[in-house]
Amino acid sequence: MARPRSFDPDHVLHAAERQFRTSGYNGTSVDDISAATGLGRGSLYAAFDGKHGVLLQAMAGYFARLAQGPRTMLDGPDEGALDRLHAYLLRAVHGVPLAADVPPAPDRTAAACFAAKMALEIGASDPEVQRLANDCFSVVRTAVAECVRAAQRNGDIDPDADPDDLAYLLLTVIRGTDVVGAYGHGPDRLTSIAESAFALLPRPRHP
Amino acid sequence: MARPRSFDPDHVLHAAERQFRTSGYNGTSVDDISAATGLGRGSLYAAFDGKHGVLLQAMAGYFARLAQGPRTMLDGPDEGALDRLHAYLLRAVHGVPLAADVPPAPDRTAAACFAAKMALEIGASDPEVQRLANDCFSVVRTAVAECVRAAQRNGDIDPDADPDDLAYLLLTVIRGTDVVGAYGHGPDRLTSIAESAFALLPRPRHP
DNA sequence: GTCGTATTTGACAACCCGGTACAGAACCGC
DNA sequence: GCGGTTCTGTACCGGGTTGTCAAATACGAC
Repeated sequence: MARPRSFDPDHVLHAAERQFRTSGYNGTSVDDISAATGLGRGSLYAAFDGKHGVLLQAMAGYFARLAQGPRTMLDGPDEGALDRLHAYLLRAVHGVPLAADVPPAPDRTAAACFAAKMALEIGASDPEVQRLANDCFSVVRTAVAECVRAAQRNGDIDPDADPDDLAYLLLTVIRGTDVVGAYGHGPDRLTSIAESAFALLPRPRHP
Repeated sequence: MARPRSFDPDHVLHAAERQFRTSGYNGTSVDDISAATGLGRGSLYAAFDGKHGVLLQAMAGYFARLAQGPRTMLDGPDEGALDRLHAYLLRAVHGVPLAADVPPAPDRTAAACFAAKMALEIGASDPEVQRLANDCFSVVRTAVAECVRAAQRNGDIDPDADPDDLAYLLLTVIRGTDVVGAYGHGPDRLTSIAESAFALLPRPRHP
């Protein structure tokens, strides 16, 4: 028996995430978050324990959304695994959508991986952020490696290649496109890079 | 006939760069720069026009050092071009040295490309920084593409491959390792990624 | 309807930041 | 030695930032 909170935590965290992505962590003030979310300072502190708490919870929500992508796009039968991998790589360069019904990249500014941006900005001095970011990386990397194994079983990728190494490489390319995008290059260039990476995947030798 | 400045501008810019790399732009205060360089606020403002001016000049100095690497490591005869490319990629994941006699990466924190870090943090709202960062990218990318062409002439890389596309891809991998490094992965992992990328370069078909 | 509880709101104090102004010091040319 | 000019260090100012608090508010249980 008490007053219920009058806001949707997910909506608040999305708005905060957008703010962090566009202005960075240190470039975002509590007032900015307050304005972006409509919540007062007091409510923000009570519900999320301040700026840092908002960041951690926003990253946790991002992790959940991020992990959804590989699950729906990469899992499946061995047949077609290579095509699924191809489709996933092409989409991954455009970022992770804020919600299921929101297009992935409203502006390129906020297209870069949220976790990657935070890890580069403050990960070195914030182990918790670094760990969360690496979790984001690991969950996708594991899924990609599994998809590579599936493609290998289907005879579409050289069975001698190490699937984990390939997954590391492919994900490194994806993260690299975040940086290249920050340089000002357009989506077509990033897509081209992803295509090049895919094209170089080791095919099985035809005897 | 006047008092000469009592500091070495290069040394000051190096110290400022290190500070920016470890704390980010918005995470670094003028007092931090003052402490790191030993200069007073007044001198800093007179010589470099404040925090933003320090950043721009530090990035310009970084650009000069960055451009030196490819020139000394990639240029040369067609014979051995592939080996030079290999050596360059392996070194590039360890970062750009602050000075010629300083080892490249004292700590992994500051190993990520300075330009990439700044572009991701403030490039979206600071066109000048974005342009400078992209210049850093372009100068290396051009050199790598030229080295790829040399390797193609020497018969070490598939002549049908587009050297510019390959250069984009390789440099994207290098930038991606900055992010992966920020996740906490060690130099051995980053080296492994670079090796994987190199191993996947398209070799000429043996008829 | 009334009461208790949790949320909300707005304001507040302490602090930090960037940029400037000013006084003192150091150096070079003469 | 001496003057002029530039550099150096420090104090200062307006503005912005963070974290907290007390009063006002809204809702549900009884």
